[in-house]
Amino acid sequence: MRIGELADRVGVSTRTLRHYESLGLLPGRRGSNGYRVYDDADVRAVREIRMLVGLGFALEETRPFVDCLRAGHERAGSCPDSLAVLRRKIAEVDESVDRLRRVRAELGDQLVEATHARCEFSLFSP
Amino acid sequence: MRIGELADRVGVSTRTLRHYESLGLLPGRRGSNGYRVYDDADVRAVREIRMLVGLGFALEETRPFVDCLRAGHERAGSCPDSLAVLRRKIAEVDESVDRLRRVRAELGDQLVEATHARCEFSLFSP
DNA sequence: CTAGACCTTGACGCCGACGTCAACGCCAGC
DNA sequence: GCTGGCGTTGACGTCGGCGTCAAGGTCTAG
Repeated sequence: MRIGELADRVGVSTRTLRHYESLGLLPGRRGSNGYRVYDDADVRAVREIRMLVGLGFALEETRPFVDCLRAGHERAGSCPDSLAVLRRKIAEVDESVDRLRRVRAELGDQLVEATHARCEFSLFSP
Repeated sequence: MRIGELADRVGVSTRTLRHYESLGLLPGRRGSNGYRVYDDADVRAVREIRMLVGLGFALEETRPFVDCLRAGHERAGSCPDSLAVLRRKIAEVDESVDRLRRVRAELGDQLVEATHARCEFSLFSP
């Protein structure tokens, strides 16, 4: 299949696919006319990338997963490098959640204080 | 005071302060020599900005708070526009936390599945 | 008088993940 | 043969929040 069909099948732009190729995430196979040629393995690779990106992975972080697939493994996350990235990402997400919860608490306090300020203001300056 | 002293007092670079001025967050008052001149109100404004940025606000989102201070209010969050941004930000953070918790769960599943895949692999291909 | 520590404006660089445009090649159907 | 719809490369634009020069002006201490 050519680039337009792959793009349609996974729901991304052709520009995106060319970008992935420029990063080495997709192969640069060409037909006799110079057009890029893709197969079902590439569809899987791009779906894997999009899934991971949707979970907050940077493109570079998806590389071990793509490589794992390309090495013939059934599951992209089953290779050591993928597992390492996966664990690191989980730790990052845990940290982000903790931080955001603290931020949330802080913002809640700010809102309460600001609201109090407005009440007092309205009491003394009606 | 001049820009260097303000920068030192709040712990940011002079470039940052000029950037804030270019956004209209800081005034462009000048002395007779063309140097920027700041006072204690500006120190407060920049501290407010940095606090909010530290909580995840974009610079544009700090504008209502800065304006509120400049309007003479004691608390930067006590003006209607500030309160609106504050509430919106709280909603955003709540959404982010929810989303990240789902992502966290999804990543945990992925890790479990990938680990299983490795175990089976090691069982059948020692 | 001069060094050097401050200040000024202007402009380009960076990061990530592409969007968008230009200018062209290839191929099918009419 | 010509139009239209695919494909190609190259390169610049976007967004945010500044960093980092470069080329100068200003002020103060020695």
